[in-house]
Amino acid sequence: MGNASKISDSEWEIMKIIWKNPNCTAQEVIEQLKDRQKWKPKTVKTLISRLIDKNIIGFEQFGREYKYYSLLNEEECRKTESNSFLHRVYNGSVKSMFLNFIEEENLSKEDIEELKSILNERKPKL
Amino acid sequence: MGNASKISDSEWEIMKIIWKNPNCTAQEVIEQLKDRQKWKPKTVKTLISRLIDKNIIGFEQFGREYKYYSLLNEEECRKTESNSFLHRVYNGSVKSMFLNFIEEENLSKEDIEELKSILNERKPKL
DNA sequence: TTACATAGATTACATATGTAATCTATGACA
DNA sequence: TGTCATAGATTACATATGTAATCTATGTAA
Repeated sequence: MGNASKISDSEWEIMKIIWKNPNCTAQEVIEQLKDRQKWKPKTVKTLISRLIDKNIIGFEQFGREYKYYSLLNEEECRKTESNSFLHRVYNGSVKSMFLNFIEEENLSKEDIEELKSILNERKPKL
Repeated sequence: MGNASKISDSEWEIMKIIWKNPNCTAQEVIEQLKDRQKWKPKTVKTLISRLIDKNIIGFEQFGREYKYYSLLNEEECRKTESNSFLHRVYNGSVKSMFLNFIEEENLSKEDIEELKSILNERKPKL
């Protein structure tokens, strides 16, 4: 914690697998990624190594394999990344960012209703 | 157009100035950034050069100064960046991304009302 | 027991990015 | 008209990132 290493685009792909499958092996990560990415197994291993160097994941050894787990909470990483994005692209204006997404993205009728109800329950910060 | 060069974090800072002040000089960019960034003037010039190399901005010469203007629409760049972010961090789920922001960010009562009315007018894609 | 497949460690290498400094030409001032 | 400040061009250099291949040790199958 307190460690502010940046997670790169490729590393995010790895992290999503590890968050979803805590204590998975490199093989499992490679397997999970097979359909989403064109990476060679060696590439995945490199990315895993870098995440270890950055203290973003840790591992426990079983025989000659490692089982990897995240040292950082997924929600926290999302928040950090979201804030960075918000300020970089929208100067920190959640409203204009939302506007953009609401206009552009595919939202089902149900999604829209749900978002409205979330907004209804949301207490404004004073 | 069609050019998919990535705009880096630092370059975004420059672009925001140029979008807001079309046909500005390097000096003006430097001036505008003075309070937001600790960059030396030379650094700003380097970033401007890179944006030219990437075909993201163009310029017209006046005497021995250039006046810079964006070749890409701000909205388009925001959309591109937003989509990349959305998929990288939220697996493409606008809803869960919104949830995160609604819970975390400072939204005034007025902001919330406005967002609700935007959602009300938004027609769902079928 | 020995060879081999495989795990992780180390090395590789090009491009991107952050952050400037130096070089070169020229418009403006003395 | 010569000098100099300054504009953009070029060069610099460390770290990050994408994308792997090679090295080294070892569990397992024959």
